[in-house]
Amino acid sequence: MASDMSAHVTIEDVAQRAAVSAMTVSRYLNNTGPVADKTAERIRAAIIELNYIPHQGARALAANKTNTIGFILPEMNDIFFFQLIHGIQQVVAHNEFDLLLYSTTQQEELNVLNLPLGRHNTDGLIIFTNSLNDISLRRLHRINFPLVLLHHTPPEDLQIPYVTFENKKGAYQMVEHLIACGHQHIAFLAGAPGNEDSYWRQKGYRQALDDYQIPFHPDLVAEADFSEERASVIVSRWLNEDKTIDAIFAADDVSARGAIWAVQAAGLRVPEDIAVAGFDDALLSQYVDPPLTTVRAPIEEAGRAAATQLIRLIRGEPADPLTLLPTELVIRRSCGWQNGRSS
Amino acid sequence: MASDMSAHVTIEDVAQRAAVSAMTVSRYLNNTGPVADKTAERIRAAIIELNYIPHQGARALAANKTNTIGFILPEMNDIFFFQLIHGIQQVVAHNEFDLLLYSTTQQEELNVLNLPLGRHNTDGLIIFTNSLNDISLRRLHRINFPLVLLHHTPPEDLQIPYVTFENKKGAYQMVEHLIACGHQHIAFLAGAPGNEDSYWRQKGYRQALDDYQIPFHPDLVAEADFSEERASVIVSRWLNEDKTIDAIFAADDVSARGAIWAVQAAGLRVPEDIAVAGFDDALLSQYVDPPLTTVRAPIEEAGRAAATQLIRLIRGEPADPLTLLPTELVIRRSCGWQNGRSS
DNA sequence: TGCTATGATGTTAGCGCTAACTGTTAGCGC
DNA sequence: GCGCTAACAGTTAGCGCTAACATCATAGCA
Repeated sequence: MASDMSAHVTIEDVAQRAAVSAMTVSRYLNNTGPVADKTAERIRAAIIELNYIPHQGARALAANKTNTIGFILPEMNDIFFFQLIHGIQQVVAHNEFDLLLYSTTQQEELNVLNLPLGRHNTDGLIIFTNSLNDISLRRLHRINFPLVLLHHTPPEDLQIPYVTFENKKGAYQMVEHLIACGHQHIAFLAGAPGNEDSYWRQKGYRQALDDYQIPFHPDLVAEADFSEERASVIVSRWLNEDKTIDAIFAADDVSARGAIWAVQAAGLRVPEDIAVAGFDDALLSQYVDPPLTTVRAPIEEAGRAAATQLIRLIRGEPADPLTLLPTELVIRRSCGWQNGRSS
Repeated sequence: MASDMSAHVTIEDVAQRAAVSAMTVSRYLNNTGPVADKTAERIRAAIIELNYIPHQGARALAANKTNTIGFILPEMNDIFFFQLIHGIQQVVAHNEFDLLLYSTTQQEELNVLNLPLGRHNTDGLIIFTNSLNDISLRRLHRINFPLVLLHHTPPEDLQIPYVTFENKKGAYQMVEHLIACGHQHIAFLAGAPGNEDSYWRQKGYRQALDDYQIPFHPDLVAEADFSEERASVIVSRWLNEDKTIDAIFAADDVSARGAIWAVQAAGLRVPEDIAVAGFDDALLSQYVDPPLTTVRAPIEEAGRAAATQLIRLIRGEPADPLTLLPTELVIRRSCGWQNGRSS
């Protein structure tokens, strides 16, 4: 259709121009053998003059590696994933890898059979939580394919590095803080049953109650499923039932927002009547009214960590079986903190 | 290190198992020639049994196409890009392409020479605004490489499809609305000089003023550069100078937020004393206080449109030179709208 | 009966690159 | 000088796949 000249500059063209063999150019490019300074200089010049870019496909074929890593995630419906991708991308680019994304647009369960990412086009995979089923995971692991899990503990018998937050500790600290604010009747809004993050956050909540000898009331725990709406429904119900509650700790910021709405809708004030705290420090959380006290989870850092571990794995270097990223208490207004006293 | 058997299932293995030649398998896979039903059935079975996945690199090499498209963007420092990627990903996956991301992590100017995306590993490129310089653009265009621009008008002499919003119309409607609210002294906070979005939004602003015969005051226009801080500095200055302003139209939501802060910091009320409106309907905008009246730009849709056009181009089908996506007025509280009257 | 059109398959070659090997030369100690 | 090593460069083969051509039935038709 149009002139495609200059399109296909190959290593052979570069070699001719630099008056060497293709192999020497390859050696220069991949730093895979000695090349004399003078020769290297000629090659460098030829590459620039011809505007040569190596063909990744051919490289992948010949060297049996792709210099690409894949990231499998569920539908990208939350900024969370964006921050994750951002982190991954930083490390990936820095190590001169490419990043291939795969998100399950539908509800379709991904398995290795229809998985478009694998040894054929990536050197390794970062897998988010439940985006890949167990069987597929095992199959990939069995063929020794580099894998890193994000927010997902691997099956006990598989040694797959994983990256997650200090959920339990973060939750513990938050509840500790709520107690320090003077709150005693602290409710907990959990995530979905299978969600690991929520599981550990709840553990932290329980532990803190125990350590401070505050009785645990099972009816002050409910599944809000990380949903604004479900959270507000639950909290409204609690308030209707006249439960004694002076603080609500939500397992994530979204449900915390739902809780705030429900409290305010009932004509009560946050934090004066009921304090609310969340988890994640989502982007919106500082803008809600009142600004949300929460636990900051270093999402971008998680992406970076996962990519770092994966690249180590790909290079045959040892990787950390578990990367536990520290969280940080972010005190804003919604918890009622005022110089050591609850308002 | 581990058993890599089952790792390298090739088309040849499938062919043997199905008792046909590799070529027939290839034909079956790519639908590139007739295959008898019985044979197809055997091949299908063999593929499943062996868990065969085609090697993209080899495909790319042999067929001279990669089934991958690239997206070049500046540093991913805004949710905006996330929404864009989300949209692109949808279309890409639906058409069985892969998506390769490249973001300039540093301030480095990207050009074709150090561009890691090109004919060697993508079939086409979506290029965001100024992430690639003119020379590189021309070079790629010259070799007839499929390109689509996002939020960037191509140089006049190049026929490159581009996708953008109805910026002028959206801005026009917003100013029209502010006028309907009863505002007459409407200031405008522009973006950076080179920014096309801002340019057209300002055009719309001017046009609306003209059409409604409201005098234009050049001193009510300033460059806030899509920055919260710059916007608030500018607005504070205006207020100090006792300018007559009853509404501020910001070229984006971020600077609108800066404007709100500045107005409130001066002890004035939004919208009672000064109305504020933005552009984009960023995710945060409904949560600011007061909720921001703005123009919604269909970002995800822009991603989808760009990907759609690019894939058409790759397939040799005709693409639309320009895709102009409609915007939508989002009326919230910050503009002071109350049943046709300003509050 | 012969001849073409068509459907279904196989064969050959090569995409661009690198692993693994094979030289060739220069430098070194003895 | 000899043998040895290390630095440097080239040759060969093949990664897994598909384009292009070749083959061979069988059906259709004059």
